[in-house]
Amino acid sequence: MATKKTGDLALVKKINTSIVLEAVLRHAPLSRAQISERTGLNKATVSSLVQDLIDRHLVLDIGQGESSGGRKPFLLVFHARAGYAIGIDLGVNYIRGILTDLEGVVIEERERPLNRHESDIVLEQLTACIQELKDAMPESPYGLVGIGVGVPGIVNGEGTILFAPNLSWSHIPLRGILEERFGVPATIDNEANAGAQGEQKYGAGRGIANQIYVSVGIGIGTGIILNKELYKGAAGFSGELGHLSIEAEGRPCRCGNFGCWELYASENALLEQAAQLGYGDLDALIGAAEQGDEEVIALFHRIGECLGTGIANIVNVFNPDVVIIGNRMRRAEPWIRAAVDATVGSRALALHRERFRLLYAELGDKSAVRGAAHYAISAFHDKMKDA
Amino acid sequence: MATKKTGDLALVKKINTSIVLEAVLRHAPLSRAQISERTGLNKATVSSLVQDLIDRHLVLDIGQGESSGGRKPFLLVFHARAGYAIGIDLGVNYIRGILTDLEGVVIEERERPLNRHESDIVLEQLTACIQELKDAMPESPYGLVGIGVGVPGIVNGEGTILFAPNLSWSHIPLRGILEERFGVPATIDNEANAGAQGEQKYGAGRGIANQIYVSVGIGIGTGIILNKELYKGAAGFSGELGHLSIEAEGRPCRCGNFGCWELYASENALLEQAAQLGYGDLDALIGAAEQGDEEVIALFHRIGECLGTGIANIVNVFNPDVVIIGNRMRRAEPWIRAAVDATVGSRALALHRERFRLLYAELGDKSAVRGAAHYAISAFHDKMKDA
DNA sequence: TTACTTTGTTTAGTAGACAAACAAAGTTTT
DNA sequence: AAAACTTTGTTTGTCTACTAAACAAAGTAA
Repeated sequence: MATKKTGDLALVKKINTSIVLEAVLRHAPLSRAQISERTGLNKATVSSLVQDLIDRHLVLDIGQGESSGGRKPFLLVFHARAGYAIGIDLGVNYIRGILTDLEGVVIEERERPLNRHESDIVLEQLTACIQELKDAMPESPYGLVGIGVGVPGIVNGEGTILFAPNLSWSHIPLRGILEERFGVPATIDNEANAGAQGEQKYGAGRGIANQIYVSVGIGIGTGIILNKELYKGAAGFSGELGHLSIEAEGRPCRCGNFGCWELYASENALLEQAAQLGYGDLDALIGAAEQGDEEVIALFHRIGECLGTGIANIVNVFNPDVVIIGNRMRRAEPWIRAAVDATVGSRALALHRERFRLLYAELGDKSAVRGAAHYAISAFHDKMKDA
Repeated sequence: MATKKTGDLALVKKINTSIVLEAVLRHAPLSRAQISERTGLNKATVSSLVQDLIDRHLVLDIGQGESSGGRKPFLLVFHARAGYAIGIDLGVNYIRGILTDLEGVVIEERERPLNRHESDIVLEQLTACIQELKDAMPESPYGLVGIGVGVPGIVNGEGTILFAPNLSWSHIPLRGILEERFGVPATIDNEANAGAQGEQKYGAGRGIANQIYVSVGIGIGTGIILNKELYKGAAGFSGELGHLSIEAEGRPCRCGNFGCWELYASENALLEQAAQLGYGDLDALIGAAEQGDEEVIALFHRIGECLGTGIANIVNVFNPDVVIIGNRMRRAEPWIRAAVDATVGSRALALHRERFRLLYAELGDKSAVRGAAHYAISAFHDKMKDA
């Protein structure tokens, strides 16, 4: 049976503790008096809850601030260094890892190339990377609080990678492996969902309720954030907007459908067409565009139109506040922007366009890895709320 | 500033009162002891809360039940007749209205044709219909608790109809008009959203978390229910899946885009093609199909394929538990079902298809009107929670 | 020096949930 | 029919977290 949570005094305390911690997280540094005023909680209540939080190392008294005509306040901040999180972006040809504090600030960073895809070899590299970051971690009350991993594939609710076509993996229970190896909670999710989280918390989507992150790389993946929360469908994996068909009678896709968006607007689609012009990778194409190569510029324009066609569909379906273009294709922003904007402008419903903005990932190639770290931080916060 | 709700004892009482009421609503008739066991709340707590609910006429003691070896229990039920709600389905050529009790059970029903679309004439008909239903209402402690209306157009958060193309209306502040006229809260929403609510609460979608209702009539409207709640986008109006493009280079749509789904799969699309066969309305087509007219059967098949193409996109985007086909096209179920199923089966991602089911509206032509009534009931419950 | 401010703690009171005891009203056993 | 047991729902006393108000501490302003 689902946990029937009945209301009692413990619940009240949890709620109010959360409110206090939230206030400190958002508006630090704050005095107890300011927290009381801001939250509406009584000063006595705030004092008591703050003491608990200090005892739990979640809040830090950083000493007295300036007086404004009376007793000096004791300033409180969130104790970001009470513990550390590790975030991993497992790419098709690289592993990127970061160590962050509990506010998501990057403390250490590692990156290593990935040449082979055998799962045991990759897992060895992965654990080595995590171990390195863990070894670099300073002393702290909570130590390592968790690990988050973004992977190029479909993950189920148990943290098992069901299918990762570009690694030729299927059914790898990564969460269990990492939790056993490191003894801390691990969260595994798709790279696009991780990127969406990263941009939502630390990047272009901060404070925005409805955000769709479009990860344009080899294929197209998407992370859907509605009402500030990641949306996952009935079975736990949604966000396959790359396989939204934009051409019912179009090219057949390996997924079984026809005319899937990613066949027209991904980096792969770009490179297929670029091959005919003699270019082999995105960097070369961007270089050529910068040199004024008209054919390449026209190619970017066409890809931009296809991207825009799919984004217009997204806008009509979700009526989001923003769509954020991330992953490798984000680097082509100067060469696709105009075409994308024009296509969205002409194809999306006028009523939906009013508030809508199209953004490009602010965290560059770190959207996913920072989002991955955030999973661990978020899980830690959830755990703290229940204890 | 947003209402900072801090936790205190009043909040605890509200939460527990809700839990008790919810238990009664879902599993009536129940004794106090059963409620205590089921919710985990103490027997004393339940007794006290139940007494409050009885005093507020929300729960009714229907006398003693059978003993199972001890004192006879007093059975409690939700007092469905403590008040009444009115639901209205404002169609393009009809007005349908129902009076329901607080469980949504239909008590009275009215329907009248609508021949003219001038807003003042329609409003007169509308208020007359409501007044008639109100006059038919029995005595009760709360009387009329609210009015819900489903309309064929786009509605903003203030209950103003921004645009109703098939009525040639724009900017009609219907909520204000009805609230002033009848002195009770009114809720106005799009017909597809109302239909989605109706099927979710009383029809094919009961108990299902992620449900997309596709209203196939003159155009295609959609109501999106995610995690049991109606999803509305950033600006408050999403669900324009009728304008999801399934053919990027397809026919131009009045919305500005090309190849919109509703151009291929709506009743209008069907009738356009049926005109060439000499049929003028859906009933005639269904009749012909029943007589075995091969051309008509083939036409239904083609429309079914187009419906399926769009539904496959919906499945790939939202990974819902169910899609429910409603409104007039539902009546063609026997003639389109096979084609829709086959198309969805071949075009939707295998992983998403596993749990997915395609259903047809269980409430027939009353999905929207019953959903509309539910808006009023739901608003009443929300109000009761805060008092 | 005096008056005023601001911060944060202490004190006393309140409300709601809970466990345990109990009363009421049954059924089952002997 | 009496005794024993069961089940329901209320009463009683305890506990905890919040609140208001008083207060102590530590500052500024005049």
